[in-house]
Amino acid sequence: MTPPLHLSLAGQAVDVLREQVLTGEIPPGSRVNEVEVAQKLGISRGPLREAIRHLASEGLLTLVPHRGAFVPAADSDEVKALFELRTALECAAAELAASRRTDVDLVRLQEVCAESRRNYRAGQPFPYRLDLAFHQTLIDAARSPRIAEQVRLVQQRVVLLRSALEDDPSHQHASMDDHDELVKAIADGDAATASTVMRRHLSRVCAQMLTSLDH
Amino acid sequence: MTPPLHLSLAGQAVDVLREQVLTGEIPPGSRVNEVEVAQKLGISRGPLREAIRHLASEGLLTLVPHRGAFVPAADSDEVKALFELRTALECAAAELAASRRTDVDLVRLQEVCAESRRNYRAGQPFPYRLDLAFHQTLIDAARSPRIAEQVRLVQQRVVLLRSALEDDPSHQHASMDDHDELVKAIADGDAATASTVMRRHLSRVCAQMLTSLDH
DNA sequence: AAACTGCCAACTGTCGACAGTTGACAACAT
DNA sequence: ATGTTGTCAACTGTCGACAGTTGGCAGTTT
Repeated sequence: MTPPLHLSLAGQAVDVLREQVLTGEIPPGSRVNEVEVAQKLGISRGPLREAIRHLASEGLLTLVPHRGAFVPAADSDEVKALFELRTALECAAAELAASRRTDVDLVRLQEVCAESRRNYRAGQPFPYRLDLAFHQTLIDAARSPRIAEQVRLVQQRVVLLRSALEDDPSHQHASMDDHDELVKAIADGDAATASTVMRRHLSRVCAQMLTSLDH
Repeated sequence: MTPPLHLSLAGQAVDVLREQVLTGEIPPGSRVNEVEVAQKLGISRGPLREAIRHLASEGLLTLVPHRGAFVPAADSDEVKALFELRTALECAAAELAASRRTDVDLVRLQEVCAESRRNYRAGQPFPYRLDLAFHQTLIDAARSPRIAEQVRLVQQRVVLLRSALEDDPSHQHASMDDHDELVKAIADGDAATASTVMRRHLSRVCAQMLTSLDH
């Protein structure tokens, strides 16, 4: 389960920085000072620059010439644009999953849903971890490597914007229902329904992010 | 009309290298020697490495640890996977374009189609340039910046794989018909039809690339 | 001849230092 | 007080050099 174990310093720096950006340890809007971070990581500026450029290409940092790298702040228009991309990708993935899923894919999806229910009934909040796991399992079932790759990147960016997201119980419940419905459509091999449900699901999630963004 | 005019050497190197990779000046399968290319461009290895990493993130180069950067060779599975991604993105773009297009978007699309016809009647082959222009205009009409961004990257990768693509006249004609049909659906605001036509269009293009890949 | 071993050249990964640019602050003029 | 200009520190962009790794080749062994 250990993430690939990069040998190069640049690769390690990518992992560390990505973690720090996603967890908010480096807060949105803040600048990344090359010399400072390089010293903190115990490496030189060369590999660090490559790491920064890499994260920028993933959308986790924005580069400003002669100014440095910044963690992009959440923005209403950005959320909408990002969810349009996510919808395009995940709806396609849902369709493909409906026609390509194996039986073990199906079991995995049902297992994630079941664990979510268990967790919810135990009174604990629906952890984002399980939501991510569900979507991950679904795109794996779609068996389209390039689409999967892009979905992962987009979901990462969504996590980045998720900082200011309160956990609304009713929304959690709705999400779990959506997931169940999706699994059913995929089990039936009903691509059209899978796509429709996914679109509705993401539309709801997007709306919730937008409202919780307005405080 | 000058492309952004990068000030940094790394930015310039990206433009030059991208050009050389896409035109096949650096042929698929070949290695990119850092010191050699750096000298040829008159820059140091630092900026060049950043340029190489950038192109790798665009999928135009593949990185092998301690071995260097290679231009990826065309592969049947890769073509299929890439077109699944492209279909997901461009179908979504077609739907959005159908509901968001302005009148000037429509005029631009019709203009590109008309120029294609003119060119075709003049006996000249349907230039890929016009095909690209059509799809570019369409995604601009969709007004979804993040989707547009990804479509551009995917199309670039398609161009890279296009090296061994013979120009089949019947295919050219079919493509132009598809384009006309797409514009009509977008003009009518018919998102469903636009998506369907786009899917059929890309499916045909993909099939043609696959057959011309088998020699 | 085939397989193994040890060496070597070429190249990537990394570092520390220099040069050029930017934004901010202070001094000055109005 | 307000706007302008000059100066400066901090930081990014770039370079040349060193270290570690890789693949191949020659020499050796069976």
